Amino acid sequence: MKQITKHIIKNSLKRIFLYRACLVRLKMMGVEKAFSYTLANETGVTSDQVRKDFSEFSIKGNKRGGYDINDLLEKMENIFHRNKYHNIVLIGMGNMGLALSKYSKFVQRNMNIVATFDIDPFKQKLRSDIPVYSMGRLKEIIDRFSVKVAILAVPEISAQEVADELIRHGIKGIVNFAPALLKVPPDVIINNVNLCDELESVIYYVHKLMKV
Amino acid sequence: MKQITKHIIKNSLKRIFLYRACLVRLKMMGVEKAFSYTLANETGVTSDQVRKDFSEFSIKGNKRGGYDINDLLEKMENIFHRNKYHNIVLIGMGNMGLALSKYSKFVQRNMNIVATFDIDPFKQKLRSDIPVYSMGRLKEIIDRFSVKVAILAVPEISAQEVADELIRHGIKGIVNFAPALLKVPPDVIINNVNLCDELESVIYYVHKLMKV
DNA sequence: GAATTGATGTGAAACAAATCACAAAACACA
DNA sequence: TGTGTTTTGTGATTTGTTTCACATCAATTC
Ligand SMILES: NC(=O)c1ccc[n+]([C@@H]2O[C@H](COP(=O)([O-])OP(=O)(O)OC[C@H]3O[C@@H](n4cnc5c(N)ncnc54)[C@H](O)[C@@H]3O)[C@@H](O)[C@H]2O)c1
Ligand SMILES: NC(=O)c1ccc[n+]([C@@H]2O[C@H](COP(=O)([O-])OP(=O)(O)OC[C@H]3O[C@@H](n4cnc5c(N)ncnc54)[C@H](O)[C@@H]3O)[C@@H](O)[C@H]2O)c1
Repeated sequence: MKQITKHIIKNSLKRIFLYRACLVRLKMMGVEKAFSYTLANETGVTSDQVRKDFSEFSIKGNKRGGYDINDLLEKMENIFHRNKYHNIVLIGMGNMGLALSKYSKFVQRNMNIVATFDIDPFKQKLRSDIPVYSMGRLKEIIDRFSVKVAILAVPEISAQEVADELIRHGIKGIVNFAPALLKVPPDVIINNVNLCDELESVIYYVHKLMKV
Repeated sequence: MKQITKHIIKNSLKRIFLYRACLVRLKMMGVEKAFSYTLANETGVTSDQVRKDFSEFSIKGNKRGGYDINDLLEKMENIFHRNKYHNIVLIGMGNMGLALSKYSKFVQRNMNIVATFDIDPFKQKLRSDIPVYSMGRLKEIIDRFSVKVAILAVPEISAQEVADELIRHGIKGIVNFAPALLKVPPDVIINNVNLCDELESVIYYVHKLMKV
């Protein structure tokens, strides 16, 4: 009863994130109002697209007056549940896990890595600011902090097995760094981040462009 | 004369990477032939989609006989220029840069990080297996190794400035980890990897799914 | 306060991607 | 050699996304 994970993140959602980053920047610069074409210019899409995207998420502005930046950001925060804290666990404190555990932007955006786990918890304990637990304490921590989302940074070979365990303990969303296609039940969201593929596609397009 | 970077990586290309990963696995297991529906089952797409994707990249199989895995992989390697080595530079040896510099899969796929650069090259020199240079030597190395693609892992604030420098020295493709929208000429490929957005979209979909 | 201007919001149109349907090829076997 | 079966490859169709076009509203001007 397991389905294969695909890339499910919609382009319109990605663009909404772009708009938001842009709005945050404008706000810091003291700007208070934005028009669809302001965002369009800053993000490289068309103003129609901006308005259509807002329409999809039922975001409304003021006819003629454009969008009030504070208002818009607040609406987005509600849509993305950013008004609450989100507790995350990170599994696999190798090179990638360590880097992610130190990334300050997650906290700035209300996403808290409450604990990290490794089959060998002693390896990174000294270098990390976040507690590193053995896998045995996974359930306890997930329950205590009501964790629903996990970052998976274990070797490819262990990825499926660890994902199964996470899901058994109630995890509903996984950002997976292992180049493995996880099989998961349909009510679990997987977002695969495959950095080799990202690099390769750039190489592919660079070659294509240079030939033409 | 600068355009904003968008996400340009096509879905069909992403799927091709999926198929390839799958073929590599099958090959390791000793399988020699694959059918469109084999790949479909393994990757969670339809067999029509597989054949359509192959058609887009002019990959042909054998009527009734399916695809010879070795043959298919060789064709893909040609399409993605994987028969040659690709020299890469990595800029910014902080937490993320260090993790990436140690990632063995890049080398396995013929993508070689020939050198890394940092404004403060002494910081990581001891921990890294790859030489860490100061930014002053960027041009020299790019020229010597004919580097066309770079990984950018510097702070958001420096990302545009460093990208400009890279492009000035002949870089044509960048995988950008900074949450910054780079403005680059139209003949430069940018692939933005924004891990905050990846996490947030999972959180978004998890909430959506739990409410329904 | 009517006319004008400038922006939003959204159906309709154009375009792109995925699915369907089936002809064509390859093989098996009588 | 001929008939049946299997799987590819690709036009035709459907579905999804982006762009267009304009009615709508709010502010400004005369
Ligand atoms: N390092 C990178 O830059 C990078 C880039 C892209 C993808 N990745 C992927 O991310 C994953 C981790 O990469 P890495 O470089 O950090 O590898 P790593 O070997 O440095 O770290 C893996 C960690 O996972 C732990 N681990 C192994 N099996 C486990 C299990 N069953 N349960 C819990 N923990 C377990 C190990 O003890 C180790 O600390 C890999 O799948 C890799 O392909 C890494
Ligand atoms: N750490 C993560 O897990 C993570 C995750 C996602 C995105 N990122 C992004 O990747 C980038 C790097 O993150 P990090 O955590 O490694 O940061 P970091 O501060 O650890 O490392 C940044 C490195 O860049 C170097 N640097 C600064 N300015 C430079 C310049 N002008 N030229 C060359 N080098 C310069 C610094 O000396 C430092 O070594 C950031 O943009 C960050 O937002 C990091």
